[in-house]
Amino acid sequence: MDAPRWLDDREMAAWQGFLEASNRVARHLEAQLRDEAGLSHPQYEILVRLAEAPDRSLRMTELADGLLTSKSGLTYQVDRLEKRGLVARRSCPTDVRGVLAVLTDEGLYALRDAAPGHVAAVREVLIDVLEDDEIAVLAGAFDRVGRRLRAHDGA
Amino acid sequence: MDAPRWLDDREMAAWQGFLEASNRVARHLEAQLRDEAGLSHPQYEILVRLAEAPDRSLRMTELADGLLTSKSGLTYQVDRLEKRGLVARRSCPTDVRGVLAVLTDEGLYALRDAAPGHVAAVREVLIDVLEDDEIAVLAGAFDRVGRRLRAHDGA
DNA sequence: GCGGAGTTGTTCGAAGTCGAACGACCGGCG
DNA sequence: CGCCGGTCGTTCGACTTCGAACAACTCCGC
Repeated sequence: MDAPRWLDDREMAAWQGFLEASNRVARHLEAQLRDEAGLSHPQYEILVRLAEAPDRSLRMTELADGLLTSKSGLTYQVDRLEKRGLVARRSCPTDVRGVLAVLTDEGLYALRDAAPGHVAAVREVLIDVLEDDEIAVLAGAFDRVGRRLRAHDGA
Repeated sequence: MDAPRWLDDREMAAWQGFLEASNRVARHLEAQLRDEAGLSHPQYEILVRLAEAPDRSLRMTELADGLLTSKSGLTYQVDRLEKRGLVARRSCPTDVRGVLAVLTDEGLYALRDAAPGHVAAVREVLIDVLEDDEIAVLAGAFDRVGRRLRAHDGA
């Protein structure tokens, strides 16, 4: 092991800030969604992806890929949503193994109810706290970070 | 509810990038620490805080405050670390209720073993992916975001 | 000194996440 | 056609996290 290149003060501040901010933002939005809409953040994202998809439906695997969660985790969350009637499962016409998750009308209404409050919260804790040029820098930097990790780890 | 101010393209890119990056970075580092040092990220942070503390020891509550985890979560992780001999519990001399978590010599060695690989991983996935000016912007912005949420939510 | 409000750390149950194992199925190649 | 590696979604068990409840204790005002 070579002599490790420790983080200098500015690097440490960026790293610690990133850690704390991502933790706190995630917790805050989780709480906001639960309180105002009765949804967890993974559940909200499932509804969003389905609403954007053709026929408001997606294969389970497609959903899991975009969603940064494991297949088993997705099964669990879709179970929850199905029991509440926000999502339905239909068998895939072109592949007997496949399962299509479909957004129901109720699911769409639930999403329409939840979205404004969620967006407002995202603005409140992140977007509206940043200047325009900071947003631009952040978007560019995170795109690079995400791309790098996507290539390195998978998917 | 007023008409919601949706996110424009740049804001959306920043938000999505932030979400994906924070998820992926957290997962990657979790995996790295487990594979190379047999530690979870919360456990690593506990060791770091104790190593920096006077007498290598802290009250449970102090530890929980700095650590952004609940008290019960801390109890759980300290149990794990204690069973592996990296941390010991001593009763607090000034408060019978209190418990001091103390970093053992073995804990210190484990931390010294783990730190270089961890820092290298942090550089690889975040710090070294960013330009100097990006690091500066990031540190400033996240400091503001963290401060805001600390004031709003608590602690 | 004393009583009550607040703290301290643990325990408990509920919830969520993951990976591995699984049965069922697809699809290409012989 | 028939087989066999790979894929699909679920199930299972282990792990982690959280908040609420709890007993023990401190500390402040009287």
